[in-house]
Order: sequence, then C-alpha cells, then structure tokens
Amino acid sequence: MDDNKISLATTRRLPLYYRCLSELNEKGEDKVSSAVLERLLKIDAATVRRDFSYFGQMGRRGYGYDVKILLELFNDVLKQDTAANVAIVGVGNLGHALINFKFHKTGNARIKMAFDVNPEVVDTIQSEVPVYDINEIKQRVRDEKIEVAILTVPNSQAQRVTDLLVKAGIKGIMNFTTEIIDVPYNVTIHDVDLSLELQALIYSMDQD
Amino acid sequence: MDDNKISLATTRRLPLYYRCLSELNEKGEDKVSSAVLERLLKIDAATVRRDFSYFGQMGRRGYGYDVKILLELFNDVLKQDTAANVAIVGVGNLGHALINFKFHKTGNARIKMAFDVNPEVVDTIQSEVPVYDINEIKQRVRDEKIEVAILTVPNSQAQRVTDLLVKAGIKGIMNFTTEIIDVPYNVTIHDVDLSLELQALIYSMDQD
DNA sequence: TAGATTGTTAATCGATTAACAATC
DNA sequence: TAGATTGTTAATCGATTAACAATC
Repeated sequence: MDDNKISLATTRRLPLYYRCLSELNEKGEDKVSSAVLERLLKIDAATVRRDFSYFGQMGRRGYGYDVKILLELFNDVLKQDTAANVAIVGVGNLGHALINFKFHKTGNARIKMAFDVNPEVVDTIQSEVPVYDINEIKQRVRDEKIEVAILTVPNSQAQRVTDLLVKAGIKGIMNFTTEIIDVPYNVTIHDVDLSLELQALIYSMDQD
Repeated sequence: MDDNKISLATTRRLPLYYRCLSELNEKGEDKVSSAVLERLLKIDAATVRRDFSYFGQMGRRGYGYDVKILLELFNDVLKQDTAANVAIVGVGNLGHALINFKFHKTGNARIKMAFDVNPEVVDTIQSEVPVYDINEIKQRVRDEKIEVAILTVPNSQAQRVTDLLVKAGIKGIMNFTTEIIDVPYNVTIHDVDLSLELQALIYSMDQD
C-alpha cells in the first residue's frame, strides 16, 4: 500500500495542495476539511481525500486535516531532492519573460543560466541570470549540474538544440516550441503549447 | 452518429493534426496513413483513425487519407467561426512576450489589444498591438467585440480584473496567474500554470 | 453520545489501444 | 487478385466520484 504508485493526475495536483495549504497556514488556519479544499481548489472532496490517502492516513475522522502536518508532508514530497537546476535556452521574448518568472515560489526549481546565439545578449546578465553563448552548453551544463532545460528557441532550431542539450546530459526538457522533438528514452519531454491551449479554450467556448 | 459529441481529448489534438497536415501538404505529399501520422505526431494510429472517424469516413481503405481533403476538413472545423478576438490583460514580462507570440499561425485567434495600469505602457503600441488603460476595458471590449482575454496580471489583481472582464462581456479567459478565479457558469476559464508544468516535469523525471 | 468527516470500496466515466472484418 | 489500410468493436486502462462504514 505504501509503495502504491501515485497516479499522474494526483502528482499534478500536489503543487496545488501545497500552495493552498501554505496560504491557509499563513492565515493562521490550523485545520482544514476535504469539503473546504473542494471549495477553494475546485477539486472534488472525494478526490482530495483519495489523493491524501496515498501518503497514509493523514486526517482525523470527524475533525479534518491538520494544516501543518499536510504542509510538512507536501514540503517533503515536492522538495525531496534539492531544487532542480534549470537553464533557459533561447532568450527571445518568451525566454526573457520566463527568466523573470518566479518558478521557485511554488516549485523546487531554480533558473541558473540562459543560452542564446544573439551577441547582443550573450555574456550579459538578465535579471540576475547570466546568458552564455549556446556553444558553451555542454561545458556549463556539466559544471553547474543543470538537469532541466526550458526550450524557447525558434521552431527551426528545436531539434538541433535539443540534440546539444541531450549530449550535454540534460534529463528533462520543457518544450515551448511547436516542434515534436525526439529524445532518447531516458530524457523526459514536457510540451507546453500555448497556441494549443488558446485553441482549446476557444473551442470549448463554442461548445455550448 | 454525425451528432456524436467529439471528446475533449480529440478536440485538443485537432490543431496538432492541422499543423502536421499543413507541413505534409507543403512538402507535396498527397496521401498519408495513420501509421505515418503515428510516427510524426507520436499519437497511436488507432487513436488517429478514431479521431478522424468522428468527422465521417475520411479515408480510403488500403490507401490512407488524402492530405488535401483532411486539411480542408480541419480548416473548416477549426476556423469555422471568424478568428476570435483576443485581448491581453497585463503587459508585464509575460504579457509582453505573448503579444509577440504568433497565435494566429496555428490558431484562429488574433491579438487585438492589450490593457495595463502602468502609465509607461498605456497608450503606446507594442508590436502593432495598442495598449489601453485598464479602465477602458468595458468600452473597448464591447466596441471591438473581444471574446477572449489572456490574463497576465499579478496574482493579487487576478479576481478583481476578472470581474471587470466578465462585466465587459468576455466569454473565455486564459489564466496565467496561479489564483483560482471565480466566474459565472457561462464564462470559460482555462488555467495555464507554468510553475505547475515545470513541477510536473521535474516530478516525472525523478520517477524512474 | 451525537455529529462530523475521514478512508476506502465500488460504480462510473472518459480515453486509449488491440484486434480484425470490411474493403479500396 | 493480393496487399494494404481503414473504420469500428471490444478490451483495457486510468481517473473521478458517489456512497457509506469506520471512527474521531
């Protein structure tokens, strides 16, 4: 039971729980019920209880859950390992915006550096993040133990740059291009296709 | 059968098919099989066939699908209505990046205007997109028939600005904040939580 | 004790995919 | 005709949720 695989859907909700519990804790709330979390997070109370129960019996019947205990749990689960080191590859509009994005606020990620080909940004520091020439990927990634890359290069460069990243030892790529990129089995790709998301929204609006 | 509701998962794949078929068409390909699409898009061939079959019998047994016919179909399905008019609300780093994002390239969306409170950007034009004061939302949204808003304001402003948008008659909101915002039943929310996506990637990397 | 809420089972829903008859 | 590939059924998988006994 303890070793039961936690479902993908559940793991995606963990940061939401963590965020919400942090806020409750700051407001001085000691306890919270699955019914309240349903209202706050728009996640069915049964789903909340089921999710929590993956980690053991975290609550008390007739009372609810202790905010601090849950917070500690999720803190452990989510930050288990030291924060992941992340590099942004491609400092265009989107890349630049993501450099400024406060990923560390919720997550266990830290933007350590960025790469680009444009001599105007190479060897500058953007919002405390150093920008290096893309030729230095291999060396820098190894030296600073970067594990994750955020790929915000033009589509046409996506696969080529990905190959460089893989060779440098990157283990996960958040792909903002719309290319479908190939990687070895031991590298994880997570596609974030903003056009697709907008399209999906518009489509579901028309659906009524 | 014709009126069979198309599943959410399928509708989210439609833009991917459309994109891929466009590329095949440009390369001069006349036909394509579900097996080839599986390879190109990493979507199971059976899923591809099932998806296409929602629109009738689009293929020819023993041959495959005619690229041009499919392209026409998806063009119709996806752009059925005239392109949706979109406003970006909050011209910070991310908002600015999204102004420059080529949403029209795949989709049927057009960024028509942006809103902000900062006097430094209000009444300027950013990459051909006019930026207005947030007080003008109601009037501008109505006059220009804006239906969709991309919300890139600070978290603390998310609900307040959403209320303004709803009052102005917006029907869909792509929410880049991490707030869980409330809207009436007839307004569609689509959350895009970049921290969450990165977190999910890191989590799934550790999973081996 | 009475009331409240968990933890968990079982039903249900939605999506994927294997398999294969139909047929170009 | 023989070979290829669709269209569709049925099996399977994964996730949600209703329901309720357990119990604080």
